[in-house]
Amino acid sequence: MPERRPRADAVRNREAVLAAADRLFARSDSPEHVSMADIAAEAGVGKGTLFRGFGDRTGLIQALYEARLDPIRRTVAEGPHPLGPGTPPVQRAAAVLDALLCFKLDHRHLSLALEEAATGSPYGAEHYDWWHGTLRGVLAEIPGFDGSDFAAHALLAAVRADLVDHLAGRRNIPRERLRADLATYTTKVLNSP
Amino acid sequence: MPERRPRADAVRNREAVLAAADRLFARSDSPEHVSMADIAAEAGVGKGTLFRGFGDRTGLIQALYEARLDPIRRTVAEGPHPLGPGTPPVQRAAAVLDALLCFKLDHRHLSLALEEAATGSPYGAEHYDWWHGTLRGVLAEIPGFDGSDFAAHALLAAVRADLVDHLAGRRNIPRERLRADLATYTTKVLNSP
DNA sequence: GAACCATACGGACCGTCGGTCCGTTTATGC
DNA sequence: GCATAAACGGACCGACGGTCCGTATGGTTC
Repeated sequence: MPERRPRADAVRNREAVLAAADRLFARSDSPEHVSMADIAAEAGVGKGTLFRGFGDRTGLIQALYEARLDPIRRTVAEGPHPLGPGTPPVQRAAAVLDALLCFKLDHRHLSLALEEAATGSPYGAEHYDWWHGTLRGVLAEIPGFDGSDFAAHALLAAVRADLVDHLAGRRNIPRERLRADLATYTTKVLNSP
Repeated sequence: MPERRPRADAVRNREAVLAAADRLFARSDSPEHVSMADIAAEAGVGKGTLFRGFGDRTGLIQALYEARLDPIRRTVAEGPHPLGPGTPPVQRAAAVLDALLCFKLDHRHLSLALEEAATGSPYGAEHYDWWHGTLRGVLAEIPGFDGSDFAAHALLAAVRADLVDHLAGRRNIPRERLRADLATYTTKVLNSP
């Protein structure tokens, strides 16, 4: 099959929609108050265009999240020290969790939107499987570390968007304090007998 | 003020509604597919009664959750070994987390419904604060343990309903395996240098 | 640049849901 | 019994996610 390229206006609109959604989520205090109609209006586009381009609300949010997170994902997969492969596993696992925490702090609204949108839970979204698989692999390289599968889930749960939002947003814990707390915690998990 | 007792039919209906909701959540695969109208119909009651009695959907689910969880909460607060006070802190923290995991396994649908209902996140529901405060207190009793506040959040995140549901439900990990995995993990956290 | 067609557009429209409102019924105290 | 406050229940409302189809437009070919 010849794999026709999409029309120029379709590409333009797709970008406009993602940008509009990003803006609206950042502006509003709770992602559920941002309706699909709002996003369409902000992007200067009909509602039909949203649903044609992204399938449904979850699809749109996932696409946006994926686009923003992709750089970090790449860095972890093939980037330089300390995120990339080639870093000793204990240090790398800590670096990955720290990077994830920072991302969720920097994109709090978006991350929140994603976890709310993914039907019921973030689990089952393919990007979660990727993070879990990667982290589990790193943990498994630590000598004498057992239970890496569950530990990977549990460590990722420690940086879930709603928890981060609760601590940073509602309780006003400063960024560096959170990073330090997370580092202390991960150290406990990673350097256990 | 004379503090009039509620009418008998109101009490009866309240029970009927809670029982109906419990049944419906247990039956359906996803809590969001259980509507307030469904619950009212199942309880043989008008929709108005639901909202008068519980305020809104979140209130109803919280009331139900609270009712089911209360026994465990009591046991932790004032019960016998190993959940109650008087147990050495490392052992007690592990026991509390195990009890919470078991509860979420036994009431998977209900727990899922709660986390979905609480606007945005389970944080901010007063019962979460109670668990966090309690666990933090136990952790703080462990000699040389620092970062108990964040650690309490992180450990509770490891037994969140949607994670438990993902592992036990979608991935079919057996109950005892999960309990063992959690125990291994908590041991790492609690017995760190 | 004209004509053709696949592709994309957009907003009226639909079903459902949480939540409200108010006329009606009923339990309770005297 | 009777009066009355309390509770009932279901018609009703506004909002939302998602669909549908007549219309517009970018791309291609001559």
